[in-house]
Amino acid sequence: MLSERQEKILKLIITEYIKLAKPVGSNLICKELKCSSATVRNEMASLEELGLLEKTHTSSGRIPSEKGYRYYVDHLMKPKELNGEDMLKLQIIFNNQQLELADYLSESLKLIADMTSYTSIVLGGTSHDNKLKEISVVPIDAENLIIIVVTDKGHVENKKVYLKNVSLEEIKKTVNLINDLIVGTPIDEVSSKLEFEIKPIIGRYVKEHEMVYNTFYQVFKDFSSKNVNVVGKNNILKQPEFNNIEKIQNIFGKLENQKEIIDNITEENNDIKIYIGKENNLDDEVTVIKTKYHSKGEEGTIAIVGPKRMDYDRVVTLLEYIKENIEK
Amino acid sequence: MLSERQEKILKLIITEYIKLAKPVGSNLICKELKCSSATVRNEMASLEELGLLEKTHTSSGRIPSEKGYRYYVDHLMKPKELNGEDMLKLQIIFNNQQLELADYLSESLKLIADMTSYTSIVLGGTSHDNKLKEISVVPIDAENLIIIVVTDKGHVENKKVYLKNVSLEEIKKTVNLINDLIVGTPIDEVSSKLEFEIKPIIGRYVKEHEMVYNTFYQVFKDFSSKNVNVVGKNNILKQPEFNNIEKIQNIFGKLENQKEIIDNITEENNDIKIYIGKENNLDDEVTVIKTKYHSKGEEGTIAIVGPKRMDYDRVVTLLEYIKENIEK
DNA sequence: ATTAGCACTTGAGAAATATTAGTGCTAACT
DNA sequence: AGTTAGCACTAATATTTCTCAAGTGCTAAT
Repeated sequence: MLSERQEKILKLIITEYIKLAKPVGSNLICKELKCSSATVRNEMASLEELGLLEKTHTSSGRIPSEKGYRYYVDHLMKPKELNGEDMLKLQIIFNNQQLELADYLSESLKLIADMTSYTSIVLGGTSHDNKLKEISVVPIDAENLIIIVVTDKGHVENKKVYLKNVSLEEIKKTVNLINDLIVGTPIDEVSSKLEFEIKPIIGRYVKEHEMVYNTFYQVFKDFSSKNVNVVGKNNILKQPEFNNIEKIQNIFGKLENQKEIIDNITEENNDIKIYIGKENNLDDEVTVIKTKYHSKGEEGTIAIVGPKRMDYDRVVTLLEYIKENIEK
Repeated sequence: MLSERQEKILKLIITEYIKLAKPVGSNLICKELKCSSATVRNEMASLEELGLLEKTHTSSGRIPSEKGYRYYVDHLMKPKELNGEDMLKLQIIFNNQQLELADYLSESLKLIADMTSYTSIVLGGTSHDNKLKEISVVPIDAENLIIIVVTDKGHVENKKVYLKNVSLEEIKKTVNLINDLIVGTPIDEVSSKLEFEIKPIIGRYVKEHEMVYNTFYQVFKDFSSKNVNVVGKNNILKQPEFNNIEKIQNIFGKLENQKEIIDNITEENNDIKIYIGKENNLDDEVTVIKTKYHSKGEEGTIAIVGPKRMDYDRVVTLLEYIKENIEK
């Protein structure tokens, strides 16, 4: 167990390091506390022994270890009020009654990325929650048409396709077939249903049935819940810990890879969760703060990615505020 | 006018510099030509006087100036055959008969970005070429619905909207009204037509007409030809000229900004055009090679962005090949 | 016109040095 | 027993000096 003074020192070191990104020495601390630098040094040594602090070299000041940050977020961080300016800006977004969930999310997270200089991510619901609601077709000209797929969660995807020697009549027939037989099926089961229920009978109605079948099959195969929205990636370049090209390549590579993001960012917990360094699967250099949101049957994840030396209090408060407003 | 030997030297320096990104000295050149290094040095001095070469410091080898590159692409570069491997990979894409224009473009430019380690950009046609083809509505539940807008060029946009106290009946009425009166209108004139032709009469059919009108108005207002597709941005990090964070921030900032890209990349010329350094409005550090494409009424720009020290021959040949295949 | 030869310049890298911000430890102090 | 002053020590950082290699420009000879 840490003494009160130790906690004070740990907290000071972390907040100071978050501010300036430079190792913190005993002098700075002893000005805040009413005791000598030697005392502080002794305490620092024991905090280091506990694995909460680290040195960059033998005679440097201390920086927080991942365990130190963990202790901070678990025990030391006190829930802060949202700062007035942040609140005001967010209010403007949420006061707009016109917007849809997706807009609230993307707008507010864009704002957060700007305000904090971190990167924010919105993940939409996963496709297996979506059921086929309706499919429709808009002909463009004799040989081109657009197939539009809508799910019950309001996810829409469209694809322009090229079909030669197929009459509009036949396509409408196919669409009706699908709308009659497959609507209500979870999106990721549509492919198989298409194969077993449509393929065998489509020949009755359509001449070039193989081509038409393949086209529709392709449309659903491409369907994905690609609601991955990464905002403020470039903010990473502002963080002093990302001062070499290799690290930048590394994190940018990951943030560019949709699959990687979906796999590693999706959060199933409804609280605000904090994953520091190795605790997250994205990148040891960063902290990910995230939460699952629900809103009228839709759900997904919102996340903020920043350096481990992140302004934890502020980000948590911001995310809480957004989650709350989204879910109301 | 440059002598034959001067041209040879200039060309050697440029190709060598493109390969290795290091200043080229007279020794290397005189091994290729049958003359002494002193002679080469004299020639280099005059090429420098003409502004075609530069030194990084008094006793360094030479690097090409922007004027030097310009001379190279205007006079020295000879149209190359597409290298077998490149061709093969592209063939695989274009041989696939199933794909749509947008797919050919994005697939082939993704491939080019990979092969060259440059960044490629596809711009779709601008919205004023698109005319409204059809608008349709899919209800999700009692209060949510999706409005889908399709243009004659096959551009589709959708928006989920929230409408309280409005019956499906009334919405269908509105949609029919729009489909009857406004279809065929260029997208960027829809807003005003909506105001003058729909707004005055919508009250006859719809109770909450103001709200409904505003919703549809918003849908069209958000409609944009946001066909900006930037692939391989991270390749920039591989280029030795982008070895400091500031330069990276600069170019990444520009490539993230859709408006900036649309304004500075859109090309009206049907030939392959090359903009070296200050010649392009994007960034002095890069060269942009681009061309306008046409395909069945659709048009847009494809562009490759790389360091000024770019493999001009290869990129030009690749772009030519793609343009040709797209337009056939 | 070309070239050999040489003095000269610069950047890059290595080694030597000084400076500084911090430490840990000991012994004295309250 | 906890706190503190004092001091020797350490490692990073910055500064200087030195050496080396790559390449130039110029002059004089071919």
